[in-house]
Parts: sequence; C-alpha cells; structure tokens
Amino acid sequence: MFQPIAPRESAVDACAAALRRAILAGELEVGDRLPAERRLAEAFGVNRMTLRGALGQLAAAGLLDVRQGRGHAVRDFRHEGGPDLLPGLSELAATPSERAAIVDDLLRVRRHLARAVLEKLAERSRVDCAPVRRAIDAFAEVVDADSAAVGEADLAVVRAVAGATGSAVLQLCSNPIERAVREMPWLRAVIYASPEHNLVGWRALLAWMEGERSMESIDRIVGLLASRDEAAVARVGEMA
Amino acid sequence: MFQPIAPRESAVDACAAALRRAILAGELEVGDRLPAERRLAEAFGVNRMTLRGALGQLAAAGLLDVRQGRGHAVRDFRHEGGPDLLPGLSELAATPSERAAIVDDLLRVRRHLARAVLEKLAERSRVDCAPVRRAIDAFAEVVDADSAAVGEADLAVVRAVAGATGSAVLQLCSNPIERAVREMPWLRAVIYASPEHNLVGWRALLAWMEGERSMESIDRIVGLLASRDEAAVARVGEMA
DNA sequence: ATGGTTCATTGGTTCGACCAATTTGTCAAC
DNA sequence: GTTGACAAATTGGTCGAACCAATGAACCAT
Repeated sequence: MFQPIAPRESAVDACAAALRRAILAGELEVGDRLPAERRLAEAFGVNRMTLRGALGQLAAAGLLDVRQGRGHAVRDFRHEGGPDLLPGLSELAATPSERAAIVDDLLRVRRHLARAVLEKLAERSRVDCAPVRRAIDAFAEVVDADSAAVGEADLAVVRAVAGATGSAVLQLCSNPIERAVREMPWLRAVIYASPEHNLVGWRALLAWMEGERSMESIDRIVGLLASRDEAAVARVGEMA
Repeated sequence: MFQPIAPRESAVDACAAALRRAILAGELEVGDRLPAERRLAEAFGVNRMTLRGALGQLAAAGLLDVRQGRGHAVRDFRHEGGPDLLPGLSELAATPSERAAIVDDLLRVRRHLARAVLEKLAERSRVDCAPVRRAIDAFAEVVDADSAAVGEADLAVVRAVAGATGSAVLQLCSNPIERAVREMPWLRAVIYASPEHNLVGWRALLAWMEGERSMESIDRIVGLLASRDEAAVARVGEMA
C-alpha cells in the first residue's frame, strides 16, 4: 500500500543533473571548456564545494576531462559514456519514433546479453535452479499487484538467472542495462503491460534451465524474448 | 617514441580506489556501515571534503547507499555495480584460472554485443563504411608499432563500427565493455599479441559490411571473433 | 626562433563552522 | 508494557574563506 518516500534531491545531484543534461542535449560542444568552478558555482547559486561534487561525478563517469590549471573540458559521451546515460537521453527524445528506436536498440542489447547468459548456462554441467524458481514463484505472487511490485519481482528473477551463471562478469555487465530499462518510466509501463505474459516466458526459461540446456534450444528461448520485445516496441510506437 | 605522462593520482581518486578495493575484496560486508566521514577522513589522513569526493564517486556508481543522519552503507556490487569494476576485480583474482574465467566471460559479452551490432547493421539498408575503412587503414599503418598505438587504433575501429549503426544505444552499451578490456594490461597484451591477425579479422568484417550484410552470414563473422577470443583465453591460461 | 621568467587563471586541498536528517535515549502519560 | 513527546548525540549536507599546485599566456633576454 505505502511505499518509501524518495529522499529529496541534494544540491550536488541537482547540479550534476543540470550539467549532464546540457552535455547530452549537445548544448556544450565536445572539447568545450566549462566556466571556471568559481564562476559556475556562482551561476548555480551554490558553494564551490557543492559544485565540485557534481563535477566529480561527471568526471568519474567519463563525461568531463579535468586537469588542474586548465579547467573542465567536455568529452564525447558517445565514446566515453555508459548505458546509464540512456534514461536522460530518452527524455530528450522528442518524437515517439525516436523513443521507439531507443527502446528497440536497448532491448536488442538486453536480448543478446541474455543469449550470452544462456550460452554460459549451457556450458555449465550443473546449475542451481532453486533461486530462480523461488524468484519466479515470487513473481507469480505479485502478478496482479501494482507495477512497482511487478518490476521489483522481475528484477529479482533477472538477477537470479544471472547469478545462476556463477559469473560476476555477466552480472556486472547486465546491471547497467537493467537499471537503464527500469529508470525509463514509460518503458517500464510498456514492458509490464501484461505481467502474466512475462510469467509464461520465465516459466519457459526455467523449464529450459532444469532440462538438458542444449545449445540448439537457445535460439528458441531467445526467439521468445524477441517476440516479447517486439510487442513492447510496438506499444511504444502506439503511445504517440 | 615518447608518450604523454599520466597525471598524478589525486587524493580523492586514491581514497576512492582504496574504498572500492575494500568493497570488491569483500572486506566490507553488504549492509555494513562505513565509519563516519569525520573519522574516515582522519583515518585516511585527508580532509573531510576530500574524502567526500571519494564517497560521492562510489555513491554515484551505486556501491554505497548514503543518507543524511544514518551514514554510508555498503551495497551489493554484484547487483549494483557495472563492468567498470572488472579491472579492479581482476586484480584481486589470485590464480591464473580465475583470470582466465574473467577473460572468457568478458570476451563472451563483447562478442555477443558485436553480434547485436552486426544484426543492427544487417537491418539497415544503407551503411556508411567509409569511417570504418579509414580506421582499419590506420590500424594497418601501426600494426608494427608499439602495443599502445595498436590498442588505440583498434579502439578507433571498434568505435567506427559501432558508430556505423547510427545507434547511440549500441555505442553507449559497448563503451564500458571496451574500456574494461583495455584497462586490464595483461589482457591487452594477450589480445594484441599478433596485430596482423586482428587486421585480417577487421578486413573480413569490412568486406561483410560492404557486401549484402545478410543475417545468415553473421554467424560466420561471429565465429571468427569466437576463435580469436578462444586463442586469447588460451594465452591467458598459459601465462600462469 | 629559442629558452627562461613572470603572472593571471584554474583546479586541488584544507580548515572551521553551521544546517538538517536520523537515530537513540529519556521520561511522562496512559 | 505501550505509547507518544521531547532532547541529545550522531551523521551527512552545505557553506565561506584561505592557500597550494599545475597550466598557459605574455613578456623578455639571448
């Protein structure tokens, strides 16, 4: 019924968001130098230390090239940025077709990553399916609840499947993708439009995991995911 | 002959690296609360503002859950972290077999991401191959130079291919993977052990891009990548 | 043209202070 | 015993000012 309230955004995060948006929107050309910290802090109406927190975040994300005595230079986020930029980028997408293109590509990556996970599972002789089964059962419990609960349960399933590979690499690579998917509210709405449909997909995957996990049958599972994603992309196109 | 010297690591980055290492090494349990900022700053021998810069980076990366009045809690990096953690994680891998496993999985993800890129290229009716051709020609020029130049030219080719898709999503998703690969010195050495072998792979890809780009032929190109990666993994295993 | 010097600019770090959210302890009221 | 109100301690968030250190441009002597 009640959900934890989100803590107010700090001044540091607000400054970081403003700068990030300006970079993603192309208002700052690649190679451009930001105003000096003292001036920029004054422009934002915050202390220089507060602004430095924001600049530090962008620099750590690879969006800024900062060197003492020279200033902060804008780097090419298409070369240095990660998928965590996609939510912000999608908010700048004006037309539904642009959004649909983003969704199409993001789900495509997600699907191919899933293929990597399945391939890894197929190579392993023994796989612990119990956590996955538990997560899917929990998903079935909340299939009629609000979309927030559905999304949470779905994420738990994804994590369980990734964890079943026993590979930290596959988990770490899928985390930013999953987070990007879930930080786009309209995409989440589309993906969980009919949770019971997601459930049958999960059950098919579980059956595959508990079976012989042959390489040849991977295509069939991925095909299921592809049709699911295709429907989601179509729904985004209809949102207009 | 001469290469630009790397700027000295700042105190903020040093603190961030120390904290990150402690988290990755499991010295801090998930849910544990870090010492208060004032105490931690004293322990590191830096000012509280400096330490806050480091904590802000880790929090922005999702490794810490920070709330006013409560402190900094360690989150599960397997659930929240990204592929940018892999270099640090690989340095903690003691045995060669552990490293080989990381390489195997990382190159697997990279390969499947490449498949996504090829699939996207195959769907596009017209693809601008000129930048890719230029990048590959530049790669051929430095094939006998030092490994740093080879790596740089190789990255340029990867970026050109990703850029040819016209999809920001595919670029952003591949960036962290490529960066992770290149931030592991021993992995870089293995990948560019015989640059002329990489070159023939690139030329095959270019020929495919300039051809009809059929979906069926994607398997052949990915197969080339798979054999290339398999050799790299074998080399890592031999490093002992 | 070359190399050295000076100097303004800019980021990096430090210190001290205060504000704000959270937790904990205390105690009165029921 | 439970509840609620309240105060105190703890902790992160912000601020202001000062100084250190790297950079680059201007200038000058050779």
